[in-house]
Amino acid sequence: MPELPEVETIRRGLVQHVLGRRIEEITILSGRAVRKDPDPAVFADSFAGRRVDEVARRGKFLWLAAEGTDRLLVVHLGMSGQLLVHGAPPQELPRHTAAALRLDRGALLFVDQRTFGHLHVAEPAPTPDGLAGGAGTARPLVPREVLHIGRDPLDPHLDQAAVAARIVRTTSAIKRVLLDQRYVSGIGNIYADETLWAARIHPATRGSALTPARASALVTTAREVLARAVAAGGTSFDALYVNAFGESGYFARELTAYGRTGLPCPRCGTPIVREVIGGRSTHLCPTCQQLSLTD
DNA sequence: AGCGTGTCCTGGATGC
DNA sequence: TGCATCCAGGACACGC
Repeated sequence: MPELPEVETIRRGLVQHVLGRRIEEITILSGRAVRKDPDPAVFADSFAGRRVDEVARRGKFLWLAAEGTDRLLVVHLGMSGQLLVHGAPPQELPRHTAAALRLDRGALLFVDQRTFGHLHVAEPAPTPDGLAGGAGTARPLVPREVLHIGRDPLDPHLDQAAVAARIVRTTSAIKRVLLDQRYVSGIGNIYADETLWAARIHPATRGSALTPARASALVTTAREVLARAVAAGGTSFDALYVNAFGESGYFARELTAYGRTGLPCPRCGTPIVREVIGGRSTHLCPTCQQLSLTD
């Protein structure tokens, strides 16, 4: 499931093989993948014949900027989307290929088994703080549909004190807060569980039960977990997440809580338990992450 | 306004 | 064994 570390790993692959390339042709193979822009001509009119000059990301949203147009080609991978670079246009497209970009050298395929991902042609919107929009871009712009999500924990312009202040004002479970992209973006179910385990906070703890200092420390912990996962190339459980070159990431072996129901907590040995919190499968150590009466 | 739930989708896992 | 149902998850539309 692509979360920030997986999307960032893919972004870095695209910087190597798509940045500077000219988009010759865009072929849409799945109408659902472009449900926000159902007309394929919108893609062609905006990007065909143009050279990619930025590959940017905020949270789990990825976008390409191209010379000669303000419009941005947004990609969200949903839960099974892949962006795969090919040195040459492939003879046969992989199953579930939703879109194909033929480049002046090679090709970029958008493949998506569970079809939660999408491509979208977005208008740029200025960032409210006037600072760079995200990783991989120096421009103070983001796609309009990205405007409402927060900066992610790896973004140097994240206003961490403001995020902490906001966290302590909500009565929602902290697990839900971490998954809510409006606070900080980029965290999904895997890294929410990993972050809360690392911070020793029970996922059902209300935001309002934390002090601003503890909420801020939680964001710092998220940053550390995400950075380690980026360094490992992301988490691959199966073939659903691979980088732009089709390779797996190695963070699965470093997971401490997520998906480890019944296995010993790496810190204290207590078996990890699974609960449903905020409607999501949640993994935690019942010894290290206790819910106090005031939580 | 803020909070909580339901929905989209596919294929692997589980249950009878 | 085979069929049916369940479950996973990100983002957002709803409803209270």
